[in-house]
Amino acid sequence: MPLTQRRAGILRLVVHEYIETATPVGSKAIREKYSLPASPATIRNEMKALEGEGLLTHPHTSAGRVPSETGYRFFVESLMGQVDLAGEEKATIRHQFYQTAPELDEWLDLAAVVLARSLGLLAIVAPPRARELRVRQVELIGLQELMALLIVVLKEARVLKQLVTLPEGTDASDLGELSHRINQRLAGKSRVELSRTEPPSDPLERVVVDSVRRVLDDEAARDIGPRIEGISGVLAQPEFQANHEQAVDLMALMDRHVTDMVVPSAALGQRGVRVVIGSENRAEELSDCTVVFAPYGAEDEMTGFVGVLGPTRMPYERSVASVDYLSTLLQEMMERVYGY
Amino acid sequence: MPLTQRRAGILRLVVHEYIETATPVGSKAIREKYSLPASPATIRNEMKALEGEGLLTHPHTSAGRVPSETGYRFFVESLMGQVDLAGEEKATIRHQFYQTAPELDEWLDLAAVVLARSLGLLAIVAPPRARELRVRQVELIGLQELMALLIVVLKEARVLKQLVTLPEGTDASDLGELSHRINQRLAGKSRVELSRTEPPSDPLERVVVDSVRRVLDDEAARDIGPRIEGISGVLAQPEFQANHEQAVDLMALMDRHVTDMVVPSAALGQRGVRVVIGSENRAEELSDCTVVFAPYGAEDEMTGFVGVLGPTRMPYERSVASVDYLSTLLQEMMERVYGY
DNA sequence: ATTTAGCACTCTCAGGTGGAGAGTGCTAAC
DNA sequence: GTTAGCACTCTCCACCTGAGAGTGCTAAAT
Repeated sequence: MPLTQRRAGILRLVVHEYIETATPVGSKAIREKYSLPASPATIRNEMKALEGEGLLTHPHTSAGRVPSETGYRFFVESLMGQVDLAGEEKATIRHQFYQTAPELDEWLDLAAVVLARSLGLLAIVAPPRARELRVRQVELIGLQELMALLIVVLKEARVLKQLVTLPEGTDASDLGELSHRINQRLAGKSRVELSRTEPPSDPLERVVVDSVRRVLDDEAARDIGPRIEGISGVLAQPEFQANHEQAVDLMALMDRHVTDMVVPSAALGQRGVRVVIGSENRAEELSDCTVVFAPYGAEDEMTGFVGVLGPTRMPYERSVASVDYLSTLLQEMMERVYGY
Repeated sequence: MPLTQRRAGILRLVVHEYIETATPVGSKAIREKYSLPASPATIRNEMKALEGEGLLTHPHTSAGRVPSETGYRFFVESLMGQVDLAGEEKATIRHQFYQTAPELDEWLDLAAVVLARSLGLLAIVAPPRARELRVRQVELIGLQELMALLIVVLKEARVLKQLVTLPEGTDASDLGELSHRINQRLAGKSRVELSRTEPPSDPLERVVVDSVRRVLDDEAARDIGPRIEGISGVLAQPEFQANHEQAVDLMALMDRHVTDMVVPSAALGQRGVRVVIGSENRAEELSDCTVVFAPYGAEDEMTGFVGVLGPTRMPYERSVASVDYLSTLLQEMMERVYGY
């Protein structure tokens, strides 16, 4: 049975109020603050009904109401207002992006900082992760006698590098020519293809090709840590002040670098903002937290995400709006510059 | 006046005991635990004398003694035992280093993780920062019609990259040749020299040279964030559990990315481990914390540091030993591979 | 002259008590 | 269906109290 208009309105007010004040909200307080056309008793009745529906909870007999997880969920799904940043705010953010060097790394940093600052929550920005790595160009640069720097430029516009120890007797002046030969052989190949081709007969070439293969494997296996920003912000949230242990647990989760427990990569398939509330989270440490995130990047090929994490009592509207805007902005920047 | 043997011994025990238990240490406890050949009363007298010297403090009339900042300082300076990791532990750590890809970035991550894990403190590992940047080689790689990826390999074995928009009418097949010309012109030049040479007449070359200059400037200006690991560890320390606000302040300091307030770059001039205790710290937020750090890298040319941060009540011996070992290890790895 | 035993004293900490205040649930009247 | 009234419940804070730990001092012992 759908909620009556009034009941839904009251739920919305309770959520709003609780998000703002972090204290259970009572019938009287809500009535006066929003000058509702009903007596406290009526509001109490409605609240009781909402509690019956499982949308509100009662910390104890004589406290105000607090939204339950289902309450938040309902709020996010049906009650939340238009989620969109003010045009002015958008402009400011965009401006900041255009002022940085046109580098993905810089954008990610900036996105994390912007989110953390404007929301006071923990911001998590994961770099796009390519499903497949394809070699665009290979370059060898002599460093010392038998040591060279191998540079592999990927089609995805990333640059990998690795030190290579060359076999005895290699002439450093050959490196340019060697690079050329290797390029002929590898350009355009993907990691998978590379692992299937048979090694070249020339021992020197073989060393280099092996290195290229290894650098690609390393890159594929590497767990590229997300940017994390705004730790002090979350820790200052009242729920973590009251419960230090929970704060420690949360940080321990971050220290473990298990991004997938926070934002499962499986969830990045579909576009748009997702909200994961409390015990919907995979990690037990997050059972009192909410994560809001959105993927960006080329679909299925090169996706990262931007997200925020905070207590379940978080500013849902602003969070969703900010995450939404930053994900589309990152997307746009990438398209503009890398041409995805 | 120098301390008597016995007095110094008692100070050492108090420091040890307090570091271990985090509770003020009393005369009786210390006597029994270490079976001292003196009665509690005597120990009390000695403690009182130590308090007179300013080496111990009294939280309140009827609590045990706690080392003062000067007490810790004295301990570090004169009382601390041989600081050296066990051979076995060293071997384990070294082994881990040899197992990673031979990449500076990987080593830094590993160093931070090792420190944080083994000490339960906040680990801070800053990448080496070159005083001057010298171009070794420049490479242009066409990405799209008028967009190329500029790769600048530094003599310091770092690789910088930047996207360059080429002027209308550039032929992509020229890029190789263009790279060659640019190389002739720039190879071996430092950032400062570069800014003094006059721009080439050819407009295309000029675009690229300008980009190289900009990428070097960006790199010089960029403050390369240090690795920070072990947040949950510090937060779990009793002093931060009791005082959540201090924890928030500390994290706010970290969020502000002001490495210089924690480890002043001026202090990296001299080799060896440094210990900065409590209010000796530059940042007010650290007035109850101690920072232990050591520089590594080529002197005066390419120095970074590895350090740990925790409450003033921290395991000084182990901290100094670990920081010492990891700094020399990083140094060694860099020398081996980059040939500094 | 140093060390020690004894003892009174001080201070914290944990647990318990008692309003004050906020908010509810119920009932009965509107 | 709504509201006023009221008893009831629960938290929070301030205060107290006793136990425990540790000191400082004094006077005796070495």
